[in-house]
Amino acid sequence: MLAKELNLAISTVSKALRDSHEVKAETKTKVWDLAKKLNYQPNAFAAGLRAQKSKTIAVIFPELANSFFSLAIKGIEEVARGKGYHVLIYPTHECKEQEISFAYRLMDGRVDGLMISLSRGTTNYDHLIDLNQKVPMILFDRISDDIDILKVTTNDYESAFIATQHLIENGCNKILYLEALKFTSAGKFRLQGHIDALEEFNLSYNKQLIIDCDQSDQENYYHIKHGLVSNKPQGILSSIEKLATLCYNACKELNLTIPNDVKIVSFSNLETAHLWSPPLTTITQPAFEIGKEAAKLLFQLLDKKQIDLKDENKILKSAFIKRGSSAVCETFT
Amino acid sequence: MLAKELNLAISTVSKALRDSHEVKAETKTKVWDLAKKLNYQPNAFAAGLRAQKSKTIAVIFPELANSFFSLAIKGIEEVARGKGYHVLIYPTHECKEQEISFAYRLMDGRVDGLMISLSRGTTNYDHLIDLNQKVPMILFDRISDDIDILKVTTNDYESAFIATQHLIENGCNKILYLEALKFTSAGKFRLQGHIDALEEFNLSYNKQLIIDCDQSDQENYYHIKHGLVSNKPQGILSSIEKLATLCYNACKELNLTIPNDVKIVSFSNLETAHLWSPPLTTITQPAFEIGKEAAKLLFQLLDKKQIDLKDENKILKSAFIKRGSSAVCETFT
DNA sequence: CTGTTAGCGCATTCAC
DNA sequence: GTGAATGCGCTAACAG
Repeated sequence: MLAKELNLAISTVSKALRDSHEVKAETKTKVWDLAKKLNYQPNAFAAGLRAQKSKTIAVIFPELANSFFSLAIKGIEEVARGKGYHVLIYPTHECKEQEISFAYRLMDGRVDGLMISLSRGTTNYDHLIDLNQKVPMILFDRISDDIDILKVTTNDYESAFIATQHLIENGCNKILYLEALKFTSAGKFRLQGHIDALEEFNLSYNKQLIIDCDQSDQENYYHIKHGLVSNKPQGILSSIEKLATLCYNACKELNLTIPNDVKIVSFSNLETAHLWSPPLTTITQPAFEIGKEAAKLLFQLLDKKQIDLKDENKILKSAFIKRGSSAVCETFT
Repeated sequence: MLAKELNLAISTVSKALRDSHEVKAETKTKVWDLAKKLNYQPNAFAAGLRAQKSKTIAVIFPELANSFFSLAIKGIEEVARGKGYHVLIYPTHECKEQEISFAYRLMDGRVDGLMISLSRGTTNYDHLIDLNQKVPMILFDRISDDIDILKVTTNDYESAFIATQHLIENGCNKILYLEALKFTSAGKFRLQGHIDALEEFNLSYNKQLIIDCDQSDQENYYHIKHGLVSNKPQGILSSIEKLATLCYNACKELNLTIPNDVKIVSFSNLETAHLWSPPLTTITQPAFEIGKEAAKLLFQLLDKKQIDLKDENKILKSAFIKRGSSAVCETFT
């Protein structure tokens, strides 16, 4: 408050700044003018301490240099900013210890709420349970069914199912599945959706057609090429875009034309799919929307303070499939 | 502090937690045990208010869903975390008003320092000058020479010069330049480096060979294709990776083989270049390193408090060129 | 070794 | 309308 001492009492200035009705208009303008001149902003820590709230949320997530999480955080930030909140970031780099460390650090009253996307190694959730007792939180994307906290995620199962169906209906009897992110909920759901779709349409499920691509680019490329040569699939379902790129190159090396010889469908976050020639058929994860929805849910929690929407919005799902820029089918909810 | 009242005085607990030498070991362990049991963390706002520091830095930058800034922020976060600092993010979406709004909001003592990458429209720097009087800051990547604040950026001029030289030395007498980010310092330096290299090697500078690609993908594609057809260049220098992708597709449509008919060199942040076939020759901007260096510089400022390294580290530059995964030439400083 | 006190800057309560 | 007093939770100076 300081420099205001030039004339008035501390409390009067405080009231003036908050446009209280019990301050003369003349006094107010005088205060406002000086405040503007000095670029005065009430100290956030003092105000926060007083009000017992930080106007800040945090996001704990696996990886910054990742288009999915970048977009999700973009969505989170937009919602938060709309509410006048600040956003702290805590990338774990898929490291469980880092995640735990962040969780305990965030019990210091620095944030009013937080959003978490689990790191790769996280199998024990004590830190989240502890944290959740002190600050409301939402899980997004990298979730676990073993923990009773509100969640927002994509409908990976249904998306993979529909994508597989799409390939089958376009004449693919043999489909190569490029598996990635085995350790995540999304990775598991995608594979399961694919497998169930195969069964639904009476196609034999063959383990050889599932290529494990959680290796280096070189190894993945080798395995994909091998899979193409030895199985001669008519269709390919890639669980992440990067593998589709590798597969695309492998097809070219093998002189397989797309989509005549082989059709490719891929999960995708990057918006480069339409740059391909021919364009890739994609299942776009609405990362931005997930961030937004998850953040909205968090603010519902913050507003209603513990009101039991525990049973309401448990899981919010979405995804859609498109080829280049024209939609093949949409399942956005 | 609260629950500790079960036995001791508030200040004794405070001292015990900070492992003060003037507290009995027995008392300490008693305090520590309870603290652990209750997952106690000293309130950050109270401590911050007391100490007059926030242990927090902020980053104001144009775009989150952008591989360059994602990587830069990753670098910033790593350095900050190493120092025990928290990181707030403020994406402006290239909106000048947003940038100004953030700047004034951050005068509330919430942060000890900050890093800024200018938004597209920013031409007036009053908000930064005002802000810089209250909190130390560093400019990175999207800088301006019109403001006297420490800066960290890439050596775009030299990189474009070397890339052009590289093409010329590989037999390209006619080079198409795909221009983007005209409104940024980087965009201007890249073009100038290219032009100066042409002159240095006595190649005629022809405006027709500079394609303005700050449009939509469709328009850019059209202009690039037109440029290829009408000029028949042997080399292409793309100022961003996305344009290189478009150009690549255009070449294929025109049945131009790479690199036989035409050689492509591109600035790049994405690590997808090596996925191409044939691999793209790239000038990789070390986004991660820029973030790290800029953050280190900020912490120097914070530590030394205003010590006049104003004249020291003014600009830190770096970049290197490689083809696929093998380096063509490195100029990392 | 432990406890008492004061003050960081703000917003609220109550007195003038 | 305005001002003085209080406390948010913490730490550091000082007293016991």
